[in-house]
Amino acid sequence: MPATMKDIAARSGVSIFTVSKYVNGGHVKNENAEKIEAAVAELGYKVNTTARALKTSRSMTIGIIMEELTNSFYSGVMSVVDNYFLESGYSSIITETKGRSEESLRKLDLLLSKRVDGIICFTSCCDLNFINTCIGSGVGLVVVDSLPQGGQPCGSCDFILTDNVCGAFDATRHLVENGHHEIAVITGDSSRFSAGERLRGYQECLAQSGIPVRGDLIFIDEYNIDGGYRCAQRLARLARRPTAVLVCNYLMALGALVAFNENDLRAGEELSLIMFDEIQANSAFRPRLTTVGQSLDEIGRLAAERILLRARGGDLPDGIFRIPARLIIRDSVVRLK
Amino acid sequence: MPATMKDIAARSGVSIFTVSKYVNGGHVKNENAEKIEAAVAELGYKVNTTARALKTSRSMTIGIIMEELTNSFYSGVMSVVDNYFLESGYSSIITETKGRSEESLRKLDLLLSKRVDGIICFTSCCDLNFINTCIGSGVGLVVVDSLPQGGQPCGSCDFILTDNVCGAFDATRHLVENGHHEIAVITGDSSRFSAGERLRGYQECLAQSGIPVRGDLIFIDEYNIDGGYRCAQRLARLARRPTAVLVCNYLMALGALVAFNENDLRAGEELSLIMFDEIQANSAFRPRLTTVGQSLDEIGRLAAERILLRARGGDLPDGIFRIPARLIIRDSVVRLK
DNA sequence: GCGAGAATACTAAACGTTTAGAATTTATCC
DNA sequence: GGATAAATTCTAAACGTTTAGTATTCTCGC
Repeated sequence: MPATMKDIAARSGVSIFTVSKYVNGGHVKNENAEKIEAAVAELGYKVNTTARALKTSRSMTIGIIMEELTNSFYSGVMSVVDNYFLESGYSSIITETKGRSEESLRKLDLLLSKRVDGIICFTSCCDLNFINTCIGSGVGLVVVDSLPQGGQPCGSCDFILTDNVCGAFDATRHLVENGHHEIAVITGDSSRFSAGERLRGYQECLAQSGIPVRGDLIFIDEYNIDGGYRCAQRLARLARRPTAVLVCNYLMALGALVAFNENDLRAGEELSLIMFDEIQANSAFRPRLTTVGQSLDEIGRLAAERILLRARGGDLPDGIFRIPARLIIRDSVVRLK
Repeated sequence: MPATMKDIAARSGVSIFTVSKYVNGGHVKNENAEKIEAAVAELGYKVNTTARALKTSRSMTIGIIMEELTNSFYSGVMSVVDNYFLESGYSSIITETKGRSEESLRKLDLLLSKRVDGIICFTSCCDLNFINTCIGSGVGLVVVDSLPQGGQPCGSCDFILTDNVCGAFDATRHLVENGHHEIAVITGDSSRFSAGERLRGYQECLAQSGIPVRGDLIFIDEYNIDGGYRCAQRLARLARRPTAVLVCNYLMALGALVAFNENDLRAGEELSLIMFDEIQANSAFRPRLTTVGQSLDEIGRLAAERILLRARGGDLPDGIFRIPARLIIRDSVVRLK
């Protein structure tokens, strides 16, 4: 139904070739350019990118696999990515896995069938099987927020991560500098890449500060609201309560806050608190929450750049990029003594 | 590079036709089915949906235009939609407008070029120009969370909205029933469809309760965090302060909470508060925030259903769907006297 | 073993582009 | 004006499917 190049060619009295050249920004005789332009306007012609994709075998589309569409860190990064894509004429097919790994393979299959030119995967738990399937199919891959368990990747893909160890280290140091010695940590289990790294940063800082690591202050559960809630419940009921807590994920933090409220434990006052991730609500809490912010802009820019490089055929070596985290000091850490 | 039907045909000794039939679920001789199946597995064949789309002129793709990718209401609905799509073999191209209307036309153009089979638009401000361009191009449209200003739509599209008037009415009534008579409202300007409706529900409830509407208690600003912040600042400095406030958008609510905190006005205690939208943080605040929740599931299901009906060629009449809102009572409304 | 009808498979032409390779027009210079 | 080079355009064959229209094979009853 919509007009094709053939229609434009017929209407303007030139060949399809000339139309194609003009539409793609090539130089044609002024006279012809005008006639084509007129025909395009008249018939409301829009290039059929499907046909173009078939012929050029480039879909100009990047597949996005996201653990949770509603995760505000991921959607924040994606917002930046989308912007870069538009400028470059790319667009993105987004699909969600809800964290189920069979789902991620199914979605991957779908995307490969759609002949995407590359894939960006947003997940905190990276499945080696997934990565290999991806690489095996020859499509470029950028993984945000994860590294595969056990061993470096071995194909053409990039990993973009916040420097979680430093981020957690700095946060913990901030607590120590404010006189805290009994510091708890709430984080996800080791399948979550960032969870493990953040735990490590916490431990390293304590070690370096000469503070013994108390096992009963390390709370590990699912990397979501419920997990945070459960950890905080356990923490609140501890006989020898810590004076501060580092929560390694914003969802866990939300859950933890619920539990602290239920236990009448005033987070940010009685119990100093630092959480990971800058979310819109952070300043709305009372006291305002000190957080470890990840740089959405930098991560997004880099993810977009790398996947576009790969999509355009660059045969790049693996890359692991660490983006610094930034401690945003607000009011939820009290100075002890 | 990847295997094509031709390769499969050659390898299994049948014609492309037979391969196509088999791949599409048609019945072929057992013997052939086996040979094809083997070849498919061996060569890792995946149907090229680009070629299929070209031939069938159905891309099996729905374009999504979203005001903000990070808006948790929209992404929550989208998550539901994505699920329906997968089951039906569809997928979605998501792009963001950041609320700029020239941007929405640009994105629309991109999507039409990609030959999407339909468009879902998530926005609280619906541009009639946009709708008409959409309809003019013959592609189905579903608009979530908005109705065009001035006049019903006049083409093949659906509008799915929360019943904002009732939602705001119920919330206001809940305040009145708890003894509040001085009730403020914070909302967006009239370009935001839901903002106006929610204001109306508030006003209707007051009128019906015999409470005079005080103009100085109606705060209108941008439908975002900053707007909410500014409104709340003005509210907090009022000589004759209200005892309760209805905030008509979750972003405005977050901004308002910041301002209330800065003014040492304890929201949910000194100032009862009801906000629109169920966000993950709602229960994490202290006190837990009473909210007007929109039904992501129902909205998402309906949006997906309608756009798929349209995509599959159904020539449906316009539809306006109102999904009931639900008041979720928590602790941020105190009983007066 | 044959013919009819059903079941299955084949051939070839599209879908709307891009792009080699060949052909034409235009510009340049003596 | 004619020869040459440069600029522009044309023709036609792909890209990987789907699908009419047609041909082949199979199944039966007799």
